Amino acid sequence: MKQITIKDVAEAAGVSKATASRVLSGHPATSPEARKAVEAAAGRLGFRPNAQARSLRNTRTQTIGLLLPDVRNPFFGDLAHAVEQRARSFGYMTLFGNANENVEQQDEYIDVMLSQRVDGVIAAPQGDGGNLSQLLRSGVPVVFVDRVLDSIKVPSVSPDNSTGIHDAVKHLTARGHRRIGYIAGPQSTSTGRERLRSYKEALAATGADTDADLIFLGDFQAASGAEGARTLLDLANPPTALLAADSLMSIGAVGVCNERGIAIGTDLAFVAHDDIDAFTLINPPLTVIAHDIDAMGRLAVDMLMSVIGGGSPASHTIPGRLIVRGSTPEFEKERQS
Amino acid sequence: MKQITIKDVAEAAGVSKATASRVLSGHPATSPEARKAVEAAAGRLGFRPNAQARSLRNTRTQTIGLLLPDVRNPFFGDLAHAVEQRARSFGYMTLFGNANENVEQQDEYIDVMLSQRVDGVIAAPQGDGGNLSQLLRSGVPVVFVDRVLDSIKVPSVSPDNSTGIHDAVKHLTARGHRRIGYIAGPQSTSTGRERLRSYKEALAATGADTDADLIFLGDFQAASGAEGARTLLDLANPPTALLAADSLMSIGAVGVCNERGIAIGTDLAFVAHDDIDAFTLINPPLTVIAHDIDAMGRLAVDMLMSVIGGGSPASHTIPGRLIVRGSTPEFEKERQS
DNA sequence: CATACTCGTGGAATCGATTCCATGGAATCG
DNA sequence: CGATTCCATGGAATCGATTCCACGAGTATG
Repeated sequence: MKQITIKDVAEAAGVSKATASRVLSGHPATSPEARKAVEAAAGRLGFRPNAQARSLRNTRTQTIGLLLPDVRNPFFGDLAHAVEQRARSFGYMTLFGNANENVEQQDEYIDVMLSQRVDGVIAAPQGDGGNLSQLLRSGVPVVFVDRVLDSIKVPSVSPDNSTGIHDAVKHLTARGHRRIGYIAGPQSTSTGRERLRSYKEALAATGADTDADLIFLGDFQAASGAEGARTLLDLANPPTALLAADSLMSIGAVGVCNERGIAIGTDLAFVAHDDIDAFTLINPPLTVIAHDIDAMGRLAVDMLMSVIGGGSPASHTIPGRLIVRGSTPEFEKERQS
Repeated sequence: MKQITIKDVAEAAGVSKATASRVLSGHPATSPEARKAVEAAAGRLGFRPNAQARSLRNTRTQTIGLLLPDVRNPFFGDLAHAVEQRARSFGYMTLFGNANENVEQQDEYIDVMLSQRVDGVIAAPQGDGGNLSQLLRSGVPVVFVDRVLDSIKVPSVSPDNSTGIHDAVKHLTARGHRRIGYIAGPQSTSTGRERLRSYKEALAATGADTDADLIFLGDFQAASGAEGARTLLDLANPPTALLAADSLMSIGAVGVCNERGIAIGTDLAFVAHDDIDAFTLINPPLTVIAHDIDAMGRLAVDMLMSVIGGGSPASHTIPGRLIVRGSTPEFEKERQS
């Protein structure tokens, strides 16, 4: 099937390509008659401008790239939705790249995005080598979201990884817990590092137990959350409370508790990360450390638009908030029962 | 920052644009020296071919469009992931469009995808008017997934909406339930219609109660699942079992049960749709009607590739399977307790 | 009435990569 | 050794939309 080009429209309207183009792109120097004829012809023929040809001439593609570790992670799913909707409101399409927590796939997608000449990239970066450095050197506007690379100065939107965890530990110690197990994220990510640091600081501040045994290093995937829960619950002197550094690991850990018949909220206190729908369905619903994902996505897009416009916006932090629900009971109560 | 073009590479390598292009696209008629020089120059300069220019000349863009109702729905999130990974294995990028269960946004995305000259589209369609008909008339290869439009003959991958529901109803009646409430999907979608029909057939076949009251018409969103649960549980003669037609409505309904202190698996039997991680975390885990989402995504891509290659693959149905878990107890047991 | 201006318009150049076609040198054949 | 084939190569055309430039018609100003 032959595609309709602007030349076809011009001929049908009895004008030149130049005039047709001017009418269709809203250039002011056009006569009412020409405008009418061209618009009629374009509508009748069902003309759709070829975006390739257009963005070859202009340098703009009206497309941004979004590079995420995994869309199936509810956190990134929500983030993707927020970014996409916001970008749309600016007239930009979003090209998703799913790195699958895998540096090679990330490299591939960076490659494609650069080839597609996206106008900007929003990324939750993994590692700091490979094509990532090429992306940064290429001059394409970049904003980091969720994660940051210390070595690289790029505007970013990141969660506050301190307040929520401090509040959670304070909350747990206030309820009598002294042995708080922590399922940490990978130390190769800023989020993983900062959250672990905050956990350690909070333990020190509250005087809770600081055994190295209470820390399990996971990788932000469900399976490692499960492994972490098993390891920590199998300790000779197991924790009475668990804290997990992201939603997927929380899911894995909760699964293990169910498997073993450990009643969360009765036998064990549990604090998860991210305010995911599913966590409110669990009985009792989980106490979580939440961040406003929608705001993160919107802000990331706004900042990217600013960078594209030549600005250099300051980095932002999205506050973390502890939402107390039924999964974090008093420790005393447990003993008495 | 100036972009590197093939002309720069050619000059650096001391050959013409034509030769440089031949080397880079693997054309056989190139000398070893030219190949070496061009590859070295391209690597040194960090050359990335401009995809716009390339696909302006060829007609191929190596991009497919994926049009979904909502990425935040875990079902479509998983489907998006499956499609994207499979497309990647064929060397295609995936351009996501999130219609937000909204015909206007769908129209907008169809517009953009046609402008971007995607090589094909995989869609879970809404309505049958607007740009959807233009998309079909445009000659761009299209495959439908999850939903089908009766009026339009397009290869499709759809879930088997019969077996799972029949099995579920049989399972529930075998366990003594006679009043089975159904939270239906929108009747504007094939999936919604077929599942409701199967439910009715299954009731008739098993001799369970067929009050019209037992059916609530929802819209596949969480809020309507909640409303459905409230409506059905408030009946003078409420159902002892609930069946919901998709995962989001299931989430809404489970939320209402928790709110009201109705213990699923004890006070009420519940069957959800889709085998979502979160459903296994609920205590007891939910009995579900599951489809192999990964297979659906893969098959949709394979079929699209076939259509792009000039074939006309037959439509496929992905079997539905009842997975019995703790949420569907014996009715007798309930009474006795 | 002549000059200066505005305004709509069409022709032609442009963006970057690919590819057809012509060319010249090397290799192969009779 | 001359003729033919083969092959690497460069020049030029091409894809479709935009935009610079020049032109002619119409209007305003001195």
